[in-house]
Amino acid sequence: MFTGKAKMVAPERDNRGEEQDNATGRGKVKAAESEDIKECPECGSKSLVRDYGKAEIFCGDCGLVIAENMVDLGPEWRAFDSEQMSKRARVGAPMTYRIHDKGLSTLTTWGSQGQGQVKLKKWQQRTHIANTTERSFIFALSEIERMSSALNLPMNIREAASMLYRKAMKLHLIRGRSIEGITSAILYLSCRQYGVPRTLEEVRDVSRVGQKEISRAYRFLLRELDLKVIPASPVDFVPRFCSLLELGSDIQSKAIEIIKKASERELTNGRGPIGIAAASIYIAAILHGEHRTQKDVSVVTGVTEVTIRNRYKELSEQLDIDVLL
DNA sequence: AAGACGAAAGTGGTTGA
DNA sequence: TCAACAACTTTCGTCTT
Repeated sequence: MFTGKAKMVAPERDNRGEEQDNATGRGKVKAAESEDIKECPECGSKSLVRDYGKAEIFCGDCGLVIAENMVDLGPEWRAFDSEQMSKRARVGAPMTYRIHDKGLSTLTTWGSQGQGQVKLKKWQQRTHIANTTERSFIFALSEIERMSSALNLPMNIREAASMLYRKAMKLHLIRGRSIEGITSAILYLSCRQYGVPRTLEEVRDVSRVGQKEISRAYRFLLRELDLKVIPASPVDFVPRFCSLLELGSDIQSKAIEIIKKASERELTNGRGPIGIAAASIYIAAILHGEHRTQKDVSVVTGVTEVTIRNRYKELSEQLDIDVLL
């Protein structure tokens, strides 16, 4: 159900394990003084969000935490960084994996011959498993990295995603499932936790599996990890959609204002947040004389023109907004 | 001709027996 | 497990600019 809660800006730290808390990008905090920051160093967006309650500033486009008033935990966090992780992994990975594959093939031919080989074979299988999981872990991290950069995600989200994957692996949630599905789901999940949600379609576009599998993996993870993700607010989508439509910050504010009014009047209940965001942006753009067609908005947001129409009809009527051209 | 409109049938996920 | 259900999509014919 979409209950359209207004405020969902910051990551839910409670839901992540302690290890992940280590990875929220504290080492990545870029600027010292917060007030003079005008744009995101990662993606150049000007839609910065200042959350004074949590004393942090982050990018409304990509979610990069630019500054926050928290204690720096020091440089050791880097040891858990994904980049480091794969570098360290080389200790066991590429070398063993080549030797190993050879070893296995020779052994299989022997294995069918006698009992004497059984123990050896078992041992070999065990290391095979160890190496396989390690290998797939490395692959998963590289996939997270690949998709993240395609989606322009900041380091803090990438790290959170890597941590989540590690956690899922410890709990043996990966075995028997496709790595691609799980990693895609984890990315989708991490973006939502950080209040900068990507749509399922956007994740699917950079993933190698279909939408159906991603959402299945997503639901599976939510259940197994007992995570509660607050339903995305339409507001979370506004900065990114607006910048994709090349609409300025005045229109962003207007769209957000419309969304706030709508949710006060409970017009958002049971409706998809993306559709609400799309319609609000559509209306806000017209009100500011910067018309975008329903098609334009539809392409960027991934909701159909029909849905945009329906939402925009409801909103403009119920909120008494005159949308005259 | 492009954009907007809305009816009607189809889809996939959720819910409750 | 299955059927009912709501939101959303697809498709398509029509109206408006």
